[in-house]
Amino acid sequence: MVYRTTPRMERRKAKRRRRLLDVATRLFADRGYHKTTVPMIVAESGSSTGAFYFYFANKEELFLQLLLEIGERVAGQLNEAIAGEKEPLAQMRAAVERLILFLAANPAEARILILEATTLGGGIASTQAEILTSHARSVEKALRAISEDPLPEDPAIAAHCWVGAVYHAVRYWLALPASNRPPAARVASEVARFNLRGIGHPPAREERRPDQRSE
Amino acid sequence: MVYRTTPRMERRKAKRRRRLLDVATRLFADRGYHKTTVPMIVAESGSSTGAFYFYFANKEELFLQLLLEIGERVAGQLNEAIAGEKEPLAQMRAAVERLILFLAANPAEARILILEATTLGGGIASTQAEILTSHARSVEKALRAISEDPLPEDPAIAAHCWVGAVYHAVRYWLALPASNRPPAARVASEVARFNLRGIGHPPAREERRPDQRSE
Amino acid sequence: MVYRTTPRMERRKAKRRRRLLDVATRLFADRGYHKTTVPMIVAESGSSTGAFYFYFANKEELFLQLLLEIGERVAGQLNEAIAGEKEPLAQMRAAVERLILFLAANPAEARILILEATTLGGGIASTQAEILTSHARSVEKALRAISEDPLPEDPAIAAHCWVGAVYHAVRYWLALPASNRPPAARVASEVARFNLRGIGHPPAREERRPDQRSE
Amino acid sequence: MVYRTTPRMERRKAKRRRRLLDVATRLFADRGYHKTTVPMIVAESGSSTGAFYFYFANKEELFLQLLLEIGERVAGQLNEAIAGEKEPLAQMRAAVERLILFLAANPAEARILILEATTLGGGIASTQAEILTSHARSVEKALRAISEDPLPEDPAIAAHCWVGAVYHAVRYWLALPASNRPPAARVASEVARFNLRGIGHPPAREERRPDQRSE
DNA sequence: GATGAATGAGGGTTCATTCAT
DNA sequence: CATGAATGAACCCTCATTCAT
Repeated sequence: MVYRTTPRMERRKAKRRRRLLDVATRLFADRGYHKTTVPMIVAESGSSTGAFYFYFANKEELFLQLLLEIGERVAGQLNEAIAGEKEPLAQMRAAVERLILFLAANPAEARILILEATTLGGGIASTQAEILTSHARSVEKALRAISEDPLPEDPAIAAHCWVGAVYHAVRYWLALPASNRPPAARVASEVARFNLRGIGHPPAREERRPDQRSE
Repeated sequence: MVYRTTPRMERRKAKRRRRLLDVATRLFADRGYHKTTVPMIVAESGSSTGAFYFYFANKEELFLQLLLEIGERVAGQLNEAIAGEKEPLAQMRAAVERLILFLAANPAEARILILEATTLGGGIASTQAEILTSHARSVEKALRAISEDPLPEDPAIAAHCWVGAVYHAVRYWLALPASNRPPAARVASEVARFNLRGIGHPPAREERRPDQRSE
Repeated sequence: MVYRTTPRMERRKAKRRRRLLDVATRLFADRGYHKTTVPMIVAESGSSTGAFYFYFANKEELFLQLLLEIGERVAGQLNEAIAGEKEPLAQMRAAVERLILFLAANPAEARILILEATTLGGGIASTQAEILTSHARSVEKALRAISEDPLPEDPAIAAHCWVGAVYHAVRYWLALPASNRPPAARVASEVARFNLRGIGHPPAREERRPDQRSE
Repeated sequence: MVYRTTPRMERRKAKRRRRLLDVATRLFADRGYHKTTVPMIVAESGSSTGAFYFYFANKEELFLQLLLEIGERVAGQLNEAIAGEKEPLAQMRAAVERLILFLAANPAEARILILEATTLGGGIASTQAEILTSHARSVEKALRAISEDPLPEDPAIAAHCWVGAVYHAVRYWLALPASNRPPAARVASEVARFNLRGIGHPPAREERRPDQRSE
């Protein structure tokens, strides 16, 4: 008798599937969703058309898997960052910085999340929206928690500004030729500064005093 | 016989071209670039394939025209808004608000500029980038002009945050069901507040009164 | 100015369409629906994939067109045959004979109607059923009109026997090697004899008298 | 150790094979040959692709097995029916009725024999033809035996009419919604009546009484 | 014997683009 | 200038079949 599925087989399957996902990530990021063909992914993976459709229902579904995976990794980063701080403000700053560092370290994933997912059907764009919106919701929640100022009439808007600032800054950074990009850490702290100020919390001590503000 | 080209013919040509552009705008915004086919545009325009390729080199080129046009209209709005104010800060605020009001009033154009252009090749994405970057450059310039704070090490980053906040807020607003969208004006002022604060210029307690603004 | 559609163009279109239909008829009859590919039809027609899908929504639709056309031609034959006779019995006989002669003269069409259409989806099998059933209904009507015997409890059954006899005889005839097929006319009269007797009307004079029947 | 093949193994093999055949029968009848995939059969049988190809050379071969089996069962029914009667005419009537009752009681098998087999290659259509032809030959033989009338010039034709009537009637019956089908027995006797008349043997006025039948 | 992952030829179909009319 | 019929490369996907485990 032979095992229904041996652990070894299981491992090989996982590996193949992963290879397809990884190759697809690179191709999607480099050439875009539409210019990446299934034959391409298959060829670069050293796999076959049949294998592709054994692992994924179709090209769109593969992309969706990718996106969900990225969403989870991002969420994981954010949770970790937040768990590392006690104060809400420090948490928000940490989250921004961690997110930017993560995206900068994983540019292909960043491109897929920020750019490619934007215009695709089949629940992809809405999954992207879900991910971004969930960030915005966290920001909004924090915003409500810490605000000393009178709250904006519509904190959701500020929250989306926050998210937009983060992702657009990353987009800008990714668009720069790799040779003269500023260090990701600087982008991270700059964006954090912009956003914290944006919600009324100038991050550094000396900036906190209103009388030192521009006048 | 007739002149090589009569003024009347000129006018009709222009009209046809315009109709194609307008129909395409709507279709691209509604269905996305890839799901909009040339036959569709042609059919809805009451035109013909031949006409299409007489006026535009190809589908991509049509989209590019659209995008450039939108870019110009947006720039026009910004210039007008800026021209209406004297003080740099007031100009920045005015620009943000005008831009948001314009995009909210022209959602199809907004979708094309913000979403559809993002993932297209053939110089489209780079044209989009150029439009957004030119906004960012204006912001950066203004930023350098007004800042009394120690400038951020990299003002370009703050500038891109600014732009990202604007466009992402609009994107959020567009994604809401039209029935329960907040008034565009509120979005405009909220984003302006966020951004001005982001660059270190929080409006004074009573935000509305110009005399209390940082100056 | 040029005509929207010139008569000449119209004729060329009709011709092309016809050529595709004709080639498809032959291929479907020879190789069956599933083993006939669109590229095959296109190649033999000296046409192109694009042209194929310009004229027909898809392969199935082409087949359906074919089937409907055959159905109409058959109906035309039947109507002609019936119109040529006054007495119901003579009409029935004429219809059977004409139908058989027609099918024998158009074996490809016969194969498509009798065989290929049987197992196809997309409304094809039901169209076939429609055609055969309409024959059966005519037979049933005639049956009710002429019957002197006590009518069968369920004349629809006899009617379908009639139709089955006709088509199965043709199928048998088509399956014979062309070299030793009996003349179609003989098949026609033999089937007519079988069917008329089947409904209680021995066709020949000497057979009509019951006392002369087999005993 | 174990015997090369124990009786128990034999039995399990037979059972598996049977299960594949049975599931395939149902699927072929319900969805048609082409829309039934090997994975489907395998999944519904709780078996595996490998097992499938252990028991059958390929999909076509499985179908052929099915068809041969059905052919044998039908032949068995016919033989039984004939054995139960002495007089040729009674035998012919009994055969028709038994056949119809059998097909009505086994609609999946009927569909496979009558419909699905019609358009398949690989010797399937010809096997179907053989089955039907063998019925026709029996009919023809009986026809020659009993006929007192001048024989038709081509008794094979009448024989095929006979067969066509039977199968087409069943096909008609199968196509009716199960809710308002006439009883199979009525179809059987109606078809028998039609066919016996068709070959010149009308049952006497009171059809049911055997002593009044032509003899 | 049994499994199911892997193969890949080949299918139908789409659509941007061309060009004879 | 205008038309729309015609092109064909290229796509995504299916599924019968094989074979390493």
